[in-house]
Amino acid sequence: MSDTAQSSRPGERAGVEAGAPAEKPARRSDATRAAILAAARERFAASGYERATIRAIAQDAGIDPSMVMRYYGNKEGLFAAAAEIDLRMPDVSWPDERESALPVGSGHGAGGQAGLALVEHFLDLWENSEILTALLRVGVTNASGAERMREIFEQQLIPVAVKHSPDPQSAPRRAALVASQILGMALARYVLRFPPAVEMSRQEVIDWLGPTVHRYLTSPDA
Amino acid sequence: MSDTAQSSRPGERAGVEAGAPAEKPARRSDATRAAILAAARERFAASGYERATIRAIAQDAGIDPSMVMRYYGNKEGLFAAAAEIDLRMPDVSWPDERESALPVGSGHGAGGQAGLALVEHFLDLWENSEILTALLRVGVTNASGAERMREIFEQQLIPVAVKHSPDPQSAPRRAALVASQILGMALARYVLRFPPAVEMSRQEVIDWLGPTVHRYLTSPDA
DNA sequence: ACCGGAAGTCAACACTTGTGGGCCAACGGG
DNA sequence: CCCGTTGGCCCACAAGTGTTGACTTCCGGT
Repeated sequence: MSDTAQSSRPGERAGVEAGAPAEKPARRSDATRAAILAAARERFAASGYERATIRAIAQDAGIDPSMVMRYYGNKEGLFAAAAEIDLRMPDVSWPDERESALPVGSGHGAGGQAGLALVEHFLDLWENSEILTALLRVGVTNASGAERMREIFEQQLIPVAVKHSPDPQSAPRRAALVASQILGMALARYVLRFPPAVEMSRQEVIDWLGPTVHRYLTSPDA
Repeated sequence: MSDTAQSSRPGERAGVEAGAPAEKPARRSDATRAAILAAARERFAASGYERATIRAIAQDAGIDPSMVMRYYGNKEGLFAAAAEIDLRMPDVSWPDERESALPVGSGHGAGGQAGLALVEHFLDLWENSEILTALLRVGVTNASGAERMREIFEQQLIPVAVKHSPDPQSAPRRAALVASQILGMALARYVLRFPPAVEMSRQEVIDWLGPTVHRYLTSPDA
C-alpha cells in the first residue's frame, strides 16, 4: 500500500542477471542500487530468505538499511528484483548436429548433442553466478520464491522443450523432467554438497546427465 | 552447555520415522513427546527451519513452548529428533530378476526392475510422510539439516548402490546420481510444485525415472 | 550563489523469536 | 496418607527483525 518504492531498475550487465532493455535515465544512485542487489544475491544464496537480513545486506553494500527500503519497498520487493534472471537459453539455432570442433561429450559418443549442451549450459550458469543458488534456497522455503521459479520454468524452460520434443503437447512434462534432473544435481552438488556429487568432474556430470536429459527431451513415449 | 534436556526418546512406530530399538521405560510424558515431534515434522515440512517457530509447534501440540525446551533442549535438538528417519530401503534380496507377478513398470518393459522399484519406493516414502519434505526444506537452508541429509545419503543410500553397481568403487557416485534424480523430482513435484510435475501420474513418473535410475546404478562406465 | 530535490544517516518503533526460571498440580510408591 | 518426582504453565528477558520518519549532506541547474 505504501508507495515508498521508486521505480527499481537494475542496470548492471554482468553475467546472468536480468535482460538488457537498457536505455534508462541513469540515476545518480545506480551504483548503490547495484551494490544492494549484488549483496542481496550473495546473502540470499548463502542463507536463504529468512536469514538474509536487510541489515546484513545493507552492511555488505556499505549503506544504511533504510536505503534498501527506499529503493525496493520491502524485503519481498528486494528479492523480486534480485531474482530477476535470464537463463539465456541457447536459441532456436541449437547446436544439434553442428560440426562441434570441441571435444564435447568425449567418452560418450551418442549421448545426444542437445542434452549435452543443455547440461553444459546449466553447469556454467550455476557455477558463474550465485543467483540460481539464491533462487533455489529461497524457492524451497518461500512462497513467492517458488512462484518465481515456476515462472522461470514456464517462460524459459518449456519453450526449449517445445522445440525439441517430438510432440508439442508433451513438452511441459518433458521440461519438468529435465528440470527435475538438473535441479536435483544442482541440489546435490551445490547446495547439499553430497561429497560424491561435489567430487565428480564437470565432464563426468555432463556425460552422465546428458543422455538422461536428451532422452527426456526427445524420446518418443507418452 | 545446559543439560536441561532429558533423554529424548521418540517412541511412536508409525510410517517412516525412526527405527525400532523399542523397549524403553515408557514415561508418562511419551504422548506429549510424540505430539511435539509430530507437530514439529508438520511445521518443518510446511515452513522450513526458521519459520517453524517453537511457539507454533507447541501450540499445534497443545502444550507450552517451554515443554519443547525441556524435552529437546533447544530448537536444533528438536529438529535432530524430528529428522530421525529410516528410509527402509529394500533389503539385499532385491526384486531384480524375480518372477514379478505384479504389473510393475507396465508400459516400459526393459526399464530395469531395480530402478523401477527404487523410484516406486521413494514415491511411497514421499507421499506417505511429511518427514522427507521437512528434511529437504530444512536441508536447503540450514547447515545441520544439510548435514543430516548427507548422513542419510551415506548410511542408507550408498549401501544400496554398492549392491547394484558393477564396480563397488563407483557406488558413491552412482548413489549421488540416483539421489540427484530422485530429490530433483521430489523438489519439482512436492516442493516447488511445477504444474507439469504435479500433474504427472505416479506411473508416468515411475516409467520415466525408472530407467534413468537403473542406468545410473548399473550402467558400466567410469 | 542559490535552492529544490535526491542521497544518505540516525534513532526509534513495534513485534517476534528462542530461551530460562519460578511456581503449581497430579501422580504413585512407601 | 504423605511427599518426592514428574508434567505442565505463566511470565519474563534479551536479542534481533522489518520498517518508518525526521534530519543532514550533497549535487546540479538556473
